[in-house]
Amino acid sequence: MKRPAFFQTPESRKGDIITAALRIIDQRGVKGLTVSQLAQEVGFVESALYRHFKSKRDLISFILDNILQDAWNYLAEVEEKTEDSLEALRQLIYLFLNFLEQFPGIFKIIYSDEIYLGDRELQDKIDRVISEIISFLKKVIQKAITQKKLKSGLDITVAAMHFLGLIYTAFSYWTLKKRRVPLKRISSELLDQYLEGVRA
Amino acid sequence: MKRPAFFQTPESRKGDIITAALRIIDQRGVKGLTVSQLAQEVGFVESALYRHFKSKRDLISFILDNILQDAWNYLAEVEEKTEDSLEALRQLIYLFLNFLEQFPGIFKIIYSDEIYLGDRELQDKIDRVISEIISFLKKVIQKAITQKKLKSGLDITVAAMHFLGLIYTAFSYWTLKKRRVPLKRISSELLDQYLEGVRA
DNA sequence: CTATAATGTGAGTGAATATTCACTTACATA
DNA sequence: TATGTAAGTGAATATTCACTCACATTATAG
Repeated sequence: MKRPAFFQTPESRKGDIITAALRIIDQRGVKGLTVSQLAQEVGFVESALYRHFKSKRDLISFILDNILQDAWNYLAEVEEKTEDSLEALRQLIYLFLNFLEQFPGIFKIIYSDEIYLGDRELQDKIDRVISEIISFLKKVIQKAITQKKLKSGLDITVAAMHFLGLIYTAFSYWTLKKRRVPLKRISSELLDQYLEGVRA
Repeated sequence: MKRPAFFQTPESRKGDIITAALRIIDQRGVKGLTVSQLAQEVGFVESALYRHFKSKRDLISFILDNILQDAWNYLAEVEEKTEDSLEALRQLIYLFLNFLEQFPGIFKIIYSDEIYLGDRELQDKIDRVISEIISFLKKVIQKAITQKKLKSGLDITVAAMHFLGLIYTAFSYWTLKKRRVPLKRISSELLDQYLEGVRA
């Protein structure tokens, strides 16, 4: 898997800070990401953060922007490479879960009520990430129906939401099991159950 | 649907406060539940809260305790009344969603990282609610397998998680659609897809 | 009617938090 | 050598937040 865009220049200070921020969010939640904690994790003093980001909000916003960018690249890649649309769905779930396994903090940002309800602009960004993903999923599912791999009567929107829900479910289960079970195993079983339900 | 236990004495001040708290959490998230906001919503001054609850943490804890109690009652009721285990699953999803439609704040508490990661004891309570529900689901699914209504080779734990995930998925979709679509319609379609995948 | 308990008020405290600011240091480049 | 720049420092500031306390009001039971 390619590194997310903001990790492609790992020597940059911004990259360091974001890595630290995501680690903190992963471990202590969005609420745990305080400027003080962040400074401690990065290894500088609180005020130094503002050399790199205008505000804490700006930091989150920056991360979200890059996710959107990356998400798009990843998805395009899968679409391009995979002929079989059923296989594409399998690829997609692995792609998402690999990503989340590496950067669980991103997942927490997206699903965080604290961010979502706290800031209209960030809320819009998150909405855009989600709807980008959903409309992509719908496209894949539509294609699978056309190829007669999935049921013809399927409600495409619900099927897409259901699929996205699997990712959340796998992540929850993974968390519940203290991350001791490999995500791939969980998701594989889930996906089988899902596909059985929607297959033609 | 019966009222949750803590609403059965709606004349009590505690009931008023909890109603207000849940409304705030629903609208502004767990982060939005500040003592100041709560006081404003209830219609008294901040310090008055402490006549009724030892602390804000105590308020949350009280709510969780009552959910646990109620969850148990509801689940027992479904188990008792419903013979057909497949029908029980359908009843369960409606039960959960009705509950969430009425008290979305409760859902947000349970899924809130802020609470979950912030307080060990509350975390334990939430864990208990979740595992209570999951073990109940596993029991129902096991029974359905015995009755040969569900696949014999099914991974019961994954099937239970998947089912619980449907509730989250329905709730997310409902939120995404600004609550303009009835939850029941969404969940019905989801459940069909789910059942197709696990049915014998 | 009065004593008591329940409930509410207003003022205030301390801790946490994000942010600003003036100043420094290391290094690169003209 | 002079100057610009990226990064960091330490102190200060404003705000928010949960919580306390002494005092006031209201309701109710004897």
